[in-house]
Amino acid sequence: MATIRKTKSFGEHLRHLREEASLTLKFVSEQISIDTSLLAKIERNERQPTKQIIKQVADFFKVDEKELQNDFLSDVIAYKILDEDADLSILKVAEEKVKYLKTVHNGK
Amino acid sequence: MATIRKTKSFGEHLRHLREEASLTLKFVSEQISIDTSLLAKIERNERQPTKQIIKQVADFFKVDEKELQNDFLSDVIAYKILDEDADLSILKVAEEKVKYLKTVHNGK
DNA sequence: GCCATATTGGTCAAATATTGTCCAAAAGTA
DNA sequence: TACTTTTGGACAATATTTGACCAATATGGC
Repeated sequence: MATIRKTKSFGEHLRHLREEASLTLKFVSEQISIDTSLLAKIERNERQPTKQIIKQVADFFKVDEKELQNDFLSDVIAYKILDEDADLSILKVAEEKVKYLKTVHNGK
Repeated sequence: MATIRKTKSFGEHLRHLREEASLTLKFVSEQISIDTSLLAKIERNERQPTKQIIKQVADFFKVDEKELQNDFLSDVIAYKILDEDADLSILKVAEEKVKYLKTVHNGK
């Protein structure tokens, strides 16, 4: 069977976008005015992008900003679970909690 | 139908344990040697408990430590999603990523 | 190999966030 | 009122994260 891998890490996703366009770290980092080595680290998941950077990247590559943000957020969650060596069932619990918290202090 | 609410927040859970036992914040906080106001804040989800504190609380109330930790972790995740106003579907993506990351750099 | 360019990696000060303590204010109880 | 419990604010101490800088290491032509 073919391996479907929509689930790249945020950094891998970024790198993919960049390589797809055949651009160098230097070029892209200059376009979005951040340090080259910072962008490299973000691609390697060694630094977390700020919202600002996510926006700039999204604009530059013309991809949906919200989607990129979500991609990053799911990364954060995934790494947290790996870090804590927690069970995947936690995600289900978290889901319940979100629903619960949304109804309790509605919006807020 | 009866409302099942296993999904209290971590703090609410803690408070529940304490009130169930009819103990005051002062008493419990002294037993586990942390500041009363800190414990109060943890119960109100205004401060995050350290692993250390989670352990002490678990010991004190004789509940499973790992379970309490998981309870807290799912809280962290839930609040993050609420904060970012992200879609619940992110959790599914995060799940995929965990599985993916586990196979990629196995263990690490 | 040599040169140019691309990427990685380490260090570090600055910025930012979080913690726990102290104490006062408010709420609850008799 | 007097006493106990809980809440809330302020703040120093601590911890974490960021971004910048620069050196080291790849990579790719030629």
